[in-house]
Amino acid sequence: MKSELAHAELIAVLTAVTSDAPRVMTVRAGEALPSGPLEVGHRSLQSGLRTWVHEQTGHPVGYLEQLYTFADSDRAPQGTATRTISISYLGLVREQAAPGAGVPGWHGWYEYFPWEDHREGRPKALAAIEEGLAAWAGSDRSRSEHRHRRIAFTFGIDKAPWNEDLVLQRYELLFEAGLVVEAGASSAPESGRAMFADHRRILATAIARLRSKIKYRPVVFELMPENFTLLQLQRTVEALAGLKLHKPNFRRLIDQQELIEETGELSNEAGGRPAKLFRYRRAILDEHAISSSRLPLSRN
Amino acid sequence: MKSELAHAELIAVLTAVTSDAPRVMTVRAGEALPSGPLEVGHRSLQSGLRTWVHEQTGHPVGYLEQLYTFADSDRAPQGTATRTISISYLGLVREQAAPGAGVPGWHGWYEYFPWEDHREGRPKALAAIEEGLAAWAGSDRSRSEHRHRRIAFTFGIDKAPWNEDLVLQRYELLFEAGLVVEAGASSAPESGRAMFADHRRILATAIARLRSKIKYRPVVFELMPENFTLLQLQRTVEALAGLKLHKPNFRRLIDQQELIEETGELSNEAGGRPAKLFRYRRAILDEHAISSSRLPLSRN
DNA sequence: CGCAATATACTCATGACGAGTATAAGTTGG
DNA sequence: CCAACTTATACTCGTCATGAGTATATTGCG
Repeated sequence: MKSELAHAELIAVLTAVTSDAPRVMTVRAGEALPSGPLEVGHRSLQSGLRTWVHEQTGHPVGYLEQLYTFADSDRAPQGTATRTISISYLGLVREQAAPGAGVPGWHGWYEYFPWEDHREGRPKALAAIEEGLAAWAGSDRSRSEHRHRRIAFTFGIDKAPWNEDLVLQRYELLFEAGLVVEAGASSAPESGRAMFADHRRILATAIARLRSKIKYRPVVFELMPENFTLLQLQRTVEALAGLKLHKPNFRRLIDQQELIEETGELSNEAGGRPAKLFRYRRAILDEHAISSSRLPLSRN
Repeated sequence: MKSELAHAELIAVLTAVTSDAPRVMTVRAGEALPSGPLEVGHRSLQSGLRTWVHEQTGHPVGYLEQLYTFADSDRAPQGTATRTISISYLGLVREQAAPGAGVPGWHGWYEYFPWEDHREGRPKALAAIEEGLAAWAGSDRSRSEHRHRRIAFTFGIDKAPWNEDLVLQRYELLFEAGLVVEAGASSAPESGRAMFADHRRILATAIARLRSKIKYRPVVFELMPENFTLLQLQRTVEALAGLKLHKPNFRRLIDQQELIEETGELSNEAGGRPAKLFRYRRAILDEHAISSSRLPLSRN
């Protein structure tokens, strides 16, 4: 088994939610995701990354999941013949790091993806984006129709609904159309903040994964404080999904799952009727997934 | 950015379905998954793997998806200090390779996981397995209760329903309990065929991923011939899921999706009323996913 | 006191899904 | 050539999850 030798590095997308804004940990003044070499000492990738993050941020990682491994040869550093393999991870942390020596910084997701936040309705950035996409679709007559349909589906235009999960598809479409700085576009407010190399693409992967995951696994609680109100929980989910939710139905859903329990205490941080405080029932099996079958089973 | 140098290899889980049996491509007489070093020439991992598989099997890969990257230091080959990074992929091919020089062989999934096929009811292998698991759970008094609940949930015992997606969790539980050969158990018919290193674990990951994927993405069609009947399609899905489906409801589901169209021809391979032949509508966007929201949206 | 703000508890309609039944159109064997 | 069997196809029905809307508690504050 003679295989090529390659550099191996880990890239982490660490996310926290503070005051209803989802944030990601960055370095280089928000230009890059934190990354580091794969070190010899660590038994597994997971455990290595865990200790590393804990050292860097001062906070433990509640949930850690592998995202994707990139090894395209054009990702090799300039001048090197050796290939670089980048293994990216998604991690959820409960709080932001105290703004220490200024090394790591936290930035809001939607600085990088202004078109992804639909909590206050369809973002204005989308008007300019749709224009740019339409121009791109029209520029190639033979593929024009297919492109238009793809755009409509991906961005929820015409009768297509907005699908919050398609974060990566949207970014890749914008990339293909040359509408983001990483693909050669000149900087524009609606195209969001650019990042080093393909880091913004990795961030898009992470957001997509998380948005889809919160629907069938109770990972949100890794972002919540010990005790929280139902509205706080809802606001956190809304921040991640970039959507407003229906309050009564959200409560009903949470009820049914039986994932949380009352602490007995009340919170009156917000100036209204005090809300009951809840806590996550850690006793619940983490496997607790509502396997929404989607297959027409027959029970024998 | 000085990172450790590592060996990089690709491991492929190639799956085809022939005569209602899902199979995986193997080497070494069914003992290992095909793998190879990451080569310099290839631009990306995907494209490299695609050409490699095409050369090896004579069939193009219809669908290719990255599974997981392992880099645990105990995976390094004996005597080497260098770490090995294994990147595993799931690939779907339409037909089996012609049994050529005998190099690659195809083996049924359920040789390796006899407890996963529930098409003919609960497999008998599960009786012995449940016994073994119960003994393991009882052997540690302090964790006994938690283990019992985990076993019941994972294997669908007591009131818990069988969840076909938990393939990996089941294998890992059996591994933890020391009930598979890879974990030191002596060979037993109910524990399935063992594989080299952690290849059976990778296969479990692949099966789990595919079982979950067929529910929300039209990947089954990558395994079907050009034209097929609805029953053939159903049998293929059943083979993958390891479950029997309800025929009328299956047809209704397929109808609604509008993923296929009639060819106009009929098939009378089976000795009954001839069935209409269908084909997959490739025109349909691959993104065509029924985003089953699971979040209590509010439409503004 | 009355109003604003938040929390909490309902009701209602629709539609997806599990389950079962009925009818059509061929093949096979006495 | 008819009867039995096999497979295909078309319905119906009840239940429950989900989207949507409305009504009723509790608090703080001017």
